[in-house]
Amino acid sequence: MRHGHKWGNKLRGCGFRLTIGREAIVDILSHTNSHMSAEDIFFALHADSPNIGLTTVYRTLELLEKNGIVSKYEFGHGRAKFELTEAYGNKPHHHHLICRKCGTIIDYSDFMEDELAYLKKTEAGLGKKYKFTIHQHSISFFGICEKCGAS
Amino acid sequence: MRHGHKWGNKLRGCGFRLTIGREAIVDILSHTNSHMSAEDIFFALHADSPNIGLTTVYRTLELLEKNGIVSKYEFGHGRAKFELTEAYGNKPHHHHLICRKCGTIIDYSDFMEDELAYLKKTEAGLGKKYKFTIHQHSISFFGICEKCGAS
DNA sequence: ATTGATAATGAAAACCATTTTCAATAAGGT
DNA sequence: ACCTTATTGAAAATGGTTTTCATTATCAAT
Ligand SMILES: [Mn+2]
Ligand SMILES: [Mn+2]
Ligand SMILES: [Zn+2]
Ligand SMILES: [Zn+2]
Repeated sequence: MRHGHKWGNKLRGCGFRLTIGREAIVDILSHTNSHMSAEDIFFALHADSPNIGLTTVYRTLELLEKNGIVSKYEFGHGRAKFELTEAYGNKPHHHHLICRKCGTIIDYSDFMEDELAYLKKTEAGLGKKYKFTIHQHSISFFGICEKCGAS
Repeated sequence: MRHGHKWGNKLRGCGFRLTIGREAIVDILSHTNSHMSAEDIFFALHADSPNIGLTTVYRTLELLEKNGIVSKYEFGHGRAKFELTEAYGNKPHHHHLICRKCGTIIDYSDFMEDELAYLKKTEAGLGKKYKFTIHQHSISFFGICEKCGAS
């Protein structure tokens, strides 16, 4: 449907327009469970919307990120990866395991209770000591995935 | 001194040669307490070693990283930053607070006991559940530093 | 010390993800 | 439908990093 999307309302509320391209891009993101690069999205888009340029994909992702609709990750394999945020997608709060060999990214939501306890204490302490206003945290583990074999 | 460096022995042991450039670069890194980009190092180098090219800086940093002598960080401000690792530098295990406005990076080593406890449990659990061999972790907090003012 | 195999280097060019430019187009309030 | 202006696509520019390649330096063997 053209109206009624939470993300659409958010953009509208900020004075941005709801365009075909933006809808198509959010649609791609909300129907995948992988982390896509701008180019990934551009190609996925080409099947149904061959007229949307890569430039628009980049611009849209930037807009969506600035409005808290997508998260941008730079895991170090050259290109940035994107996924809908918890608030606008369906994936719960999670972090990542990144394979150094094949680049596979595994989402995990385990031990979140422990994380919460640890973060709550740490963020409070750091914020106070360094007079730093923490907006978000990033926790990632790097190593070798099952398929690539341990070593 | 030309010989006797731990990092030099490490490289030697792996069949690499000890060159003027590599020494100068490690020297820069071991005499700073900030996180330097390849270009930062290149310019810092130019005072005493104006004949070392930026290409060599990049190549050396890659070599040092692959041998566990420096850590490479991509905090998302365009250029990668480097610092000596705990094993080869003098900075203890730490993580970072990154200001979204000015890019300032604050090292912190607080609450490491809590972190250790949290990580030990989490890494063990994740490794087992996802058959993933964890080599390293990354924990970072993003927000606004004192100078840039909270908002 | 000299030699020789080859690892390392600098300069310039290539690379490549992302950004900028700019004229054309489309969104949406009227 | 109309008008204002946000948005778009294509092409060019950007900028950090990598590659190429001919020259130089390291270091083990002599
Ligand atoms: Mn994810
Ligand atoms: Mn640091
Ligand atoms: Zn893998
Ligand atoms: Zn700041």
